[in-house]
Amino acid sequence: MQRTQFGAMACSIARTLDVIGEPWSPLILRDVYAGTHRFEQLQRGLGMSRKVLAERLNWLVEQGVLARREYSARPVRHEYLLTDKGRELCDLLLVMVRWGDRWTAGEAGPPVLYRHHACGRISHVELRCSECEQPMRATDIDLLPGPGAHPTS
Amino acid sequence: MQRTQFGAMACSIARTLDVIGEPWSPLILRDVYAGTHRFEQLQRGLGMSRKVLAERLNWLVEQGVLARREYSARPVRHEYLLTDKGRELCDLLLVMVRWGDRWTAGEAGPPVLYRHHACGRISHVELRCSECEQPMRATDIDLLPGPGAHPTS
DNA sequence: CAGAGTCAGTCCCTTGAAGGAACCATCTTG
DNA sequence: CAAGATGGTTCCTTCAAGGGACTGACTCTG
Repeated sequence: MQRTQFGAMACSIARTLDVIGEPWSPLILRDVYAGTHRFEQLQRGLGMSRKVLAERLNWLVEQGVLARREYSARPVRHEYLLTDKGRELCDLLLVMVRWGDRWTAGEAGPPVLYRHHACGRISHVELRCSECEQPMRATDIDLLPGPGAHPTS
Repeated sequence: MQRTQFGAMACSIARTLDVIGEPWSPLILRDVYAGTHRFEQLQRGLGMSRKVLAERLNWLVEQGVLARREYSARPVRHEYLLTDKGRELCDLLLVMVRWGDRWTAGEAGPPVLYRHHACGRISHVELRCSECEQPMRATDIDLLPGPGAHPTS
């Protein structure tokens, strides 16, 4: 497909996509987050090509989102665990879930519910401003050029 | 490529990916959000194939994320605007930006800064629980089966 | 009023990624 | 020793992305 590499763009969205933008990657992350750590389980659960799964896992390990840990020498067997970088990516999944629940779940309702440890209630994520703690939506902000705006030209 | 369709899966992540998971879609959304509404501008700004751009725009309109509005009859000219559904998707972009800024921006710092209307300060999004308003991370929750869990089997 | 320019696509060809099945290597269990 | 589990790798086919050329309708400029 000779796909355009987004990593070089001066945009954090593009660079994030470079890491988990490829097909299957977010779903792999979801399953690892939910407790599926092994190649075989992931492949069966997702029903995806083993080849592509191997490629994605290598890429995610290379990017520091997952860590490959040996859980058995002889036969050498690895499992895949989330790093801190990967755990923070899962927050992104929560927001995707929220949008999907609101706009695509339909009659049946959300397929999964989320119980917050802190309060024990079924809830969902909300976006707030890190400074004033008021709700922060895409429509509530202005965009300004930042320090890393344009290294070249 | 005969890509697997995620839309049918009983998972809000997969269904969200079905809408904006394809290459370029989030970047198109970003540019429309930032004020680029026309085909030509989008194509030049993104440097992507006109063919793929046309495909993506049609899909996003079909999905109700963008609306095609005629801004000139004769010559018939359309522009692309965010719907409510699309605006809420932009919240997802904010979270992607946050992660990209933290983990991929490097020395140069974030390419774009965000000023919150409510408080006027440069800030970023934080995830909070909709019920108790305390921080809510992927690691702070339990997953439970929801009503739309498994329509078949 | 001819020619250049703008805008929004469409068409066609090439290339390379996803799908899928088969294969392989290593160890364990019966 | 055969069968099974595990974790890949290799190969082939198919189809989507890239990219450039082309179209068609209108406008602007000299």
